[in-house]
Amino acid sequence: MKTPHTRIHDVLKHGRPGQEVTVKGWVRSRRGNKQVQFIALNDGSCLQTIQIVVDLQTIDAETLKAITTGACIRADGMLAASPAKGQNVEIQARELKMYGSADPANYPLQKKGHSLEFLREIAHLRPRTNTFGAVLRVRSVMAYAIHRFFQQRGFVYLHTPIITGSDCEGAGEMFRVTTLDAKTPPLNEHAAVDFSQDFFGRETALTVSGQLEGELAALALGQIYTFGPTFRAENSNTARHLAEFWMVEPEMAFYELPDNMDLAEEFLKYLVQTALDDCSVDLEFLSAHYDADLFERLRSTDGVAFERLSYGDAVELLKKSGKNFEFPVSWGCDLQAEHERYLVEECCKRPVILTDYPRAIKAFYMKGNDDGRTVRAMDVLFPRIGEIIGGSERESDHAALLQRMREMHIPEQDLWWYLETRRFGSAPHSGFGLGFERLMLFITGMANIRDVIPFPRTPKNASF
RNA sequence: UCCCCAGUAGCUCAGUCGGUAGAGCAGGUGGCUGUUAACCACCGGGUCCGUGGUUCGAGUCCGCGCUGGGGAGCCA
Repeated sequence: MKTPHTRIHDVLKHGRPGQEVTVKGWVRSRRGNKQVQFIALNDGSCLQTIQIVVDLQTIDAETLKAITTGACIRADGMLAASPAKGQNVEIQARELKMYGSADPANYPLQKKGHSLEFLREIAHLRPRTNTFGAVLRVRSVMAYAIHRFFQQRGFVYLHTPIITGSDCEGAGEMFRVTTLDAKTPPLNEHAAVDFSQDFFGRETALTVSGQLEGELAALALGQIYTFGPTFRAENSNTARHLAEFWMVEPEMAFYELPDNMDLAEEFLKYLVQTALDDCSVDLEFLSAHYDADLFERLRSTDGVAFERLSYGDAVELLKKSGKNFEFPVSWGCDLQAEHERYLVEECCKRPVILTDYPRAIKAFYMKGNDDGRTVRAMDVLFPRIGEIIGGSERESDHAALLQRMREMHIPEQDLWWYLETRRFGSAPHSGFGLGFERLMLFITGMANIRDVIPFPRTPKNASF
């Protein structure tokens, strides 16, 4: 394919001394003296910069003066073997062209490192840093790997709605979607907002999960997956929560809980292996700067079978641990972060899949076990980040599902369409949800979820 | 939402006992014949988050607010 320039990645990988090249990118640094200067240029195609050697007898000093950190330039020249350490090849500049200067007195990014907190405040410029270049490239590779994994296995990519009318997906607070006047909305006879006059003629919100729609498609197409934005209006202020995040939700007809677990484990291992295979340069940078144990942790998920434990067995292990937990453990309680961390990091020392949770602490759609008190749920727990996947076998029996909805006060009339799939040709089926940014935390070793998404949305912050 | 911590130069931070602020880097100028977050010298740079209070005097102590961070809850 003909391109207007050569990506620096390709120059560094395939370039040969003597070749004429044109590169375009952003200046990371310039240094040197009155005879010769060196420009480090990055174009985002890879972590590395290419060195452009500027002979002051070829390029005038005025042109060079404006080429400061952050400026965008084009460089034409001949590729040459580099006599110095640090790079194999460099470009002997014949001509430099300025696309956009960057006033060095005001450009926020310096040659030195910046704190991640500061970079969040300049999210419009942080993709130009080594860290975010690396993270965003890895993110792209991971997104593609997700599609590849499912496509290779015959899963159908399903687009579930972003705007939803069901307020009972049961996964948290929702963002309302409305075109009604915020100050004086129309009221009904009960002095409540009259949503029949709203755009959709009913109250609507941004989706918190595509699962219920995913189930509909799985019961027609067999195996499907979704991969799209998901919204939670929870006032969660942690390094693991976003108000807008991307979720992967496969849903499979004829999969029972063990099949579901097998798929989740294979899926995660595939993604980790892809990262190790295809992102090694970026991951090495991230490991060197943020997480020295990154590769050890990535490889620790690879060779070993995930530990599979029932909730009941996990509770027993926690009781016998001798640990003095802040929250004491007993059968029926929801496991706390400290409990999950103990199981994964100290007890099993590998990823753990917990199954068969008490039905009282899980969602209405999960299939009940014969014991009457647990459901066929599964949570995949990873070191350092906790729950990375949550899933279950779904209740496929109409009567059982309806009973459960009534017990949990789920308005059945709103989910008539969901119930109908159990009336007509129901089938055993299962699925799970993977938080894409949680995966990214694990893959990149970054500590804060706001640093693995380009434009984080969190309480009190929707800038950029 | 709860608990804890922080907010001082463009960035990262120091600032003792309450006495009107300092370093490194960045920036500017000059120097240097191949640098590797180049180096060396000199120079400029402050609404000490906001607000109210205590005090002769507040960056420093107290109240309230805002913002950020860590932990917890909710969850993916």
